[in-house]
Amino acid sequence: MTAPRQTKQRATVLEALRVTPRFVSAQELHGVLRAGGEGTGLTTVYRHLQALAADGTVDVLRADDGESLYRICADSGHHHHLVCRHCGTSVEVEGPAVERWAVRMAEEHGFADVEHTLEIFGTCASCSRKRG
Amino acid sequence: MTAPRQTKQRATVLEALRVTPRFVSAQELHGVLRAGGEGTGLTTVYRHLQALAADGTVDVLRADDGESLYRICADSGHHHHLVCRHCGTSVEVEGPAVERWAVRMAEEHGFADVEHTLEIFGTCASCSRKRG
DNA sequence: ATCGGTTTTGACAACGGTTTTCATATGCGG
DNA sequence: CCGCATATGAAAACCGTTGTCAAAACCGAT
Ligand SMILES: [Zn+2]
Ligand SMILES: [Zn+2]
Ligand SMILES: [Zn+2]
Ligand SMILES: [Zn+2]
Repeated sequence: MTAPRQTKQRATVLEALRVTPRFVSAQELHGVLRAGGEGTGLTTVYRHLQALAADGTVDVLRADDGESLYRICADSGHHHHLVCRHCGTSVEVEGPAVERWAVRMAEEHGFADVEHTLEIFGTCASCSRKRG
Repeated sequence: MTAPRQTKQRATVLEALRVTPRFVSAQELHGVLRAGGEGTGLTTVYRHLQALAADGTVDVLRADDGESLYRICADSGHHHHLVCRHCGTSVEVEGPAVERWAVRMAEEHGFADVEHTLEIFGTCASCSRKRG
């Protein structure tokens, strides 16, 4: 459990995520880095995203097509997302009542080690305008 | 929009789903059919599951590893699931308050065409016992 | 029952996102 | 500055899923 090395690639991936206020795929991020002149390999991008997700630095969600999307959120605590299915723009939302409901459902049916996934997908105002 | 033909394979897949009270993957279902002496092809299993999911006959959810899992539910209306991550056993649950919350969040942020995904994962009583 | 068209089937190949491999490069403690 | 454990990345493997296409099966019409 030694601290990760401070490499150019790690800094580059983190910076790209911090500058991107929406959910992006590993491949998209890789493309952006390539375009920016950084020769970061796709494998390395995947590895960093995976590590960042594991330690909770980034949130992950699965798009309809199965692709994993990543984002650094302002709120480091437990929360959910309202995500635009067209551009990936997302809003962090909390629902204390939902959290309690999930726990109660689990208890009522004897389930342990409970977790839940909850995402709201829609078309954001900006994309609604562009699409009429 | 003609009715699908009544083939042996279609009946077999439907029957297998009806007899299985838990979420199963296409490959698992295919294995069961093979073991049962039915020579149903994997491609065909995928096609039927896809069609059944499209018309709402079966519910679909994505496991952590990205695999799609299918199940025929008793409740044909909108509902969510409490799923055992070990054996796939699931309970159908409803949360009217959650539905309203999701709609309200979307409205507050100007999102249209809203949908949501919500699943609760845990270890069911039976699996808890087996695992101490 | 038979025929003919349309649909369905299934072995196989292709696809696409992700992970593994492994030889090389590099951060970093001593 | 050395030594070495870790990080990198091109290429290959992986794996669930979808596309291909010739052969088989369904079904309405004859
Ligand atoms: Zn948008
Ligand atoms: Zn929650
Ligand atoms: Zn269980
Ligand atoms: Zn709902």
